[in-house]
Amino acid sequence: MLPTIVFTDVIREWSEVFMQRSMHDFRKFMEETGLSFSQINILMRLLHRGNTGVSEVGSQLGVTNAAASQAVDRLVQLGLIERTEDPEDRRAKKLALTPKGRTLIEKGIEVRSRWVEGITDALTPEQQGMIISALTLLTTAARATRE
Amino acid sequence: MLPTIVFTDVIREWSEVFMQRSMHDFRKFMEETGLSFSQINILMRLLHRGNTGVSEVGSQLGVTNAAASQAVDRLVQLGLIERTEDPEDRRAKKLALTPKGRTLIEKGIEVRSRWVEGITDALTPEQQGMIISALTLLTTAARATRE
DNA sequence: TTTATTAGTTAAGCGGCCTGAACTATATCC
DNA sequence: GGATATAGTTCAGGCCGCTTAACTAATAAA
Repeated sequence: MLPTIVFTDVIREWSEVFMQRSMHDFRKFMEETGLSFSQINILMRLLHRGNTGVSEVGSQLGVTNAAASQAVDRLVQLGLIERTEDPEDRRAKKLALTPKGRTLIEKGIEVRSRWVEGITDALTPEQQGMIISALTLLTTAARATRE
Repeated sequence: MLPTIVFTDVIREWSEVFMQRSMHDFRKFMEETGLSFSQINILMRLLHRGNTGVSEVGSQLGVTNAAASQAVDRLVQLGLIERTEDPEDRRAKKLALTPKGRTLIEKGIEVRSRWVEGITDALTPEQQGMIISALTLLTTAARATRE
């Protein structure tokens, strides 16, 4: 049994460092792309799961349908997402990333990735291997719990 | 030598999952606290390093001094940060978290921490130990590169 | 088939955050 | 000591994203 105190502390320290960096990078990404928090949120959401509707996006973001519709519309006009009629329910729309949108949001993720790669550069192969194993575990476990 | 492809892939997958979660939690935190992106940014910054000035905060956020001053003022009025005159340069102000502010931002970090703890619950002690070692390495390495 | 519900859009208005400019006060340089 | 620079504040104005409300169109229910 691991000492719970240490476990919690390590995770908290790591969260702090990671969150600080995340916010900094996120702001930079917003500046570079000219996109709002919500717009980036929508792109991330669609990267994970496409073919969602406008209302679904809205509730995901915690805003009204109207706001979601407007945000979506802006992204469509920018050519970042595609909005097509759902053939099975012609009231509904299916949203999906365009190649351009996918490239953009993946570039944002890559900034984060390269940061991690950068800070692991100086480590030994054994340490790097351990980090890979740990991150793989975490990713798998996270995927299992998120729905 | 590790296969670079795998290394990059693992980190990218992990980044994607965690960024998605981060954004979701962040939005919730904004709603709950009623604070803006910039305001939370300032609190995080002050958690990491107190006694910074208003301009420093502004450049950290990529906004003008005027905007930084306004954001700081709101946080002061909310009782989340403290703004005192720098005795060595009476033009400057020293900013620091109040206990209330510290508690608030630490609660935000704790959400992230508990999430990680939650997803590692089902793992074996060996796996948990490996994750702890890996996160410790990452935290240390990250601290070494940021200044 | 008439009624009610659901998905999405549009328009008007509001509030928040940001900027530029003008200002105060302190510090530094010659 | 006088000119210049620096730290911060205040104000007016603009932009952007959100909300409410009214609307269209399509589906489900009666």
